[in-house]
Amino acid sequence: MSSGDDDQLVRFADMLSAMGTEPRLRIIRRLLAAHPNGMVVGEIGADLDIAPSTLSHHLEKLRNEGLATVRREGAFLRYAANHDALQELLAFLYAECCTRNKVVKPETVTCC
Amino acid sequence: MSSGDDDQLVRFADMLSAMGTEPRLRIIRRLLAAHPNGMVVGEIGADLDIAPSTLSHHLEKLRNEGLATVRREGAFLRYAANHDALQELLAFLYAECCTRNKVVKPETVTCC
DNA sequence: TCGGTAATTCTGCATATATCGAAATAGTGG
DNA sequence: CCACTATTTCGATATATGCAGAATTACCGA
Repeated sequence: MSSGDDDQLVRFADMLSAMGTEPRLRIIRRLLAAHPNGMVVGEIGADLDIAPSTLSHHLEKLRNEGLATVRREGAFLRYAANHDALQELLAFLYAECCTRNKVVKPETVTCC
Repeated sequence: MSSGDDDQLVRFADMLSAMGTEPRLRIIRRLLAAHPNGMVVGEIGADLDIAPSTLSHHLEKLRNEGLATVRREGAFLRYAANHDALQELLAFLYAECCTRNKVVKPETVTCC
């Protein structure tokens, strides 16, 4: 169980790292704003002015860390923010940050 | 104001990045568990088994991004998690993640 | 099947980060 | 002032990341 906790911690660290870059945080924010419809890659790129290959790498990272999901829509790929992953991450942060201080119970965090 | 928003976003990205590494997330978690007393550097290092110079770099990063504070205590340096910064970050994430979906109001986030 | 558009993968480069031993600095107690 | 401990800074290396032009693959409509 200790190693399970470790795995979780590493996973959350990876998620935080994936969000910890200006372009990617901007992408996530944009996807959240467009939720639940999501956005097509070209639309994101045009909106945030990111070169296609660069954008592709960023989206790949977000996908890999489970922060975004894709589905093909004909010639387009539509990306959406992943709900569940974000909720897990926020719940983790709240648990670590709040439960131990007994300020707010994580149960009140029913979000996303 | 748009550039102010940008600055904020960049700042949050930096904070997320600072947490987005296994050793540092572990450090933060440890500091939160020890809150509000904080911990002395050597104590953290012994606890998490991190080489002094490596640890020093990680702590510097956490300090720089405002996630941790230090104060000298004789020969020791005592680090503590920074409350306000973490709360700001969580509030930001909740705002982005929740307000736009109108699932939970960020006002309910009165944590840390 | 062909031409056009969408998106990714390949390639290369520049920069940033993680790591840690060794040396330097800050502080304490005798 | 000196020996001792705590922590940081220095130096060096390995690895990861960000970026973007060019080539490639995937899909659509005709």
